[in-house]
Parts: sequence; structure tokens; C-alpha cells
Amino acid sequence: MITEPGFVDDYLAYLLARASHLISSEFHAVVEASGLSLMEWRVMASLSGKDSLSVGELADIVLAKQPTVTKLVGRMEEAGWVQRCDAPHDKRQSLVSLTPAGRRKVKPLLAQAQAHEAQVTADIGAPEVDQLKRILERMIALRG
Amino acid sequence: MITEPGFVDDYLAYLLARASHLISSEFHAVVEASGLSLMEWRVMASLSGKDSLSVGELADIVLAKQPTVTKLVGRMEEAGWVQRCDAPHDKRQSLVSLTPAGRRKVKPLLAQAQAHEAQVTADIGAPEVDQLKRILERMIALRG
DNA sequence: ACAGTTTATATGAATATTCATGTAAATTCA
DNA sequence: TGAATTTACATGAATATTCATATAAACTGT
Repeated sequence: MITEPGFVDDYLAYLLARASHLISSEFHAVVEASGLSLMEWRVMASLSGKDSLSVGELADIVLAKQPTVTKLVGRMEEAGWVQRCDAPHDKRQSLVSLTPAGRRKVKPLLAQAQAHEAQVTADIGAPEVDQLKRILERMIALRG
Repeated sequence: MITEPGFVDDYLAYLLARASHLISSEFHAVVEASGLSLMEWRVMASLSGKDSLSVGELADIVLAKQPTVTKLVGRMEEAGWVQRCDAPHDKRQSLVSLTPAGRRKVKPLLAQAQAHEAQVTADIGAPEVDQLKRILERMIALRG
């Protein structure tokens, strides 16, 4: 089933959505194979850099609404991948961090993600990917 | 609440997701003001080019699963914006098309979408947007 | 210090999406 | 041709997301 032309959604918006969906979907297969959803992977990947993130910060990063993240984190907490604790100086905040089990779970995926990006780069061309990244970063910086 | 660095999701994948979300969100405000959801807008924008599209084609274009689109189209049919009819030579297919009311509804949005893209282009720079589009098209063509 | 406001998260009800599967039409090939 | 397979869409149950709102903590100005 091939379909391409005609769609608008601002065209640029559509190209971005389509390319984003494409790349994420490819890696989605890898993520699901390890028993995580795409959102769970995003949360864990985000946390694997930092020591902890608040629910609000996570929502911003993973591009989801706050109640969605609250419940997502709740499920991940039950699964034993993350833990919550109240922020020391602002007890409204709920700081989310990876558990040791979560860290073990996400570690191989981080490597596979890099491998996937390397594959995409090999297919598209390193200069193009660099240009692409620069422009996207500029868009995000200017308008985000 | 500012958050940026650290996230991975393959990094390129994240930049794409973030930029896509950003641009779509901006226009989302316009879409919602006219009483449509983002998905409804995508469906109607897709249909406004073509005479009709099958449910499967729509699902592919709007980046959603088939049952999602079946139900989305069902709601839009009730709202009077689209209509379904069986395909003449393949009665399994359900061809979706805009009603006159749907056409009237989407028409101003198509213009506003163009205006939005023009604004983004003005902000980011026309050459950058052209490059961006070319690279995205290449990605989609190569891997889609 | 306190009343009013804002901010961060949680929660319940409403809504939307997805998975698994069902149905029916088209296609394949022996 | 016709049985087996595949394809397209629909549907019900399960799940996830979202909206509206509640709660509680942090600020603000007096």
C-alpha cells in the first residue's frame, strides 16, 4: 500500500511527522523486543542521563501531558524500573529516577539506539544527517 | 520549565520527534480553534487533495493504526464532514471522501496551514527549510 | 505571619487508541 | 472451479490518554 502525495498538514509539518514516525517505528521494534513501550523507553532513556527528573520535566522531554506521565511512571514503578521520591526543597515535586533494575534494562537499548542512528546515518549520509540535526536544533532553539 | 539535554531516543530520533511535535503543536492551536482535533485535521487535509482515500491509505498517511482510523472516520461521518462508500471494484474497501460541509470546514485551514509554514520559513530561513525538506524527503523515500 | 495566588502532581471520569479477532471480499493455484 | 490464503475493514474488550479538577506546597505582597 503506497501513499505519499497530496497530504498537507503544512507539508513541512507532515514531512517532519512522517520522518519522525518512520525512524521511531524502526527502533520501536527493538524496544518492544525488550518488553518496553516506546514511551517507557523514552522515559528510561531520559533518566539514564540524569540522576533524576521531575514528572513535569519528564512530560516536557517525552512530549506527553503531565497526567499521562504520572500514570506511565506509576506503571513503571510497579514494574520496578523507576522509583519516585519527594524533592528535598520542593515537596510538591516528585523526582523520578531509575532503579538498578531499570538501569540494567535500559543499558543495552542505549547501545542499540546508537547503532540504529549509525545505520540511518550510513544510509542517508553523514553530512546530510549533520545538516539535518543542525537545522532541527535551530528550529527547536528558536521556537521551542 | 526548561529541559533539553540528556535525552537520547537515538538523538536524531528525538530531534525529529521534538521538532515535529513543536511545529504540529503550534498549528494545533489553529486547528482546535476551528473545532477539529489534530487527527481530524490530518484526515481532512489528506482528503482535500484527493477525491477519496481508503481507510488503509488514510491510516498510512495520518500515521495511525487502522482501527483508530476506522473509528475516527466514524466520528467524522457522524459530524457530517466525511462520507464512506464501498469501492466499486473492491467491495472490501471503504472509500472516504469529504462532504461539501467538510470541504467548507477545511478550506480556511488549508490557507492557514500555508501561512503557518510561511511563518516558520521566515523564522528559520528559506534555504534551511528547503534543505530540511529535501533531507526529510530523502529519508522517507529511502526508508519509508 | 497570613491571605491570595501560583505551581507541581495526582486522580476520576470521559475519551481515544490498540490488540485480538471476526467477517467478507479478492486472489492464488492445484 | 473451488479450497486455501490473503487482504481490507469493522468491532469488542483491554489499555492508554486526556480533560477537568483536587490537593498540597511554594511563593507574593502586605
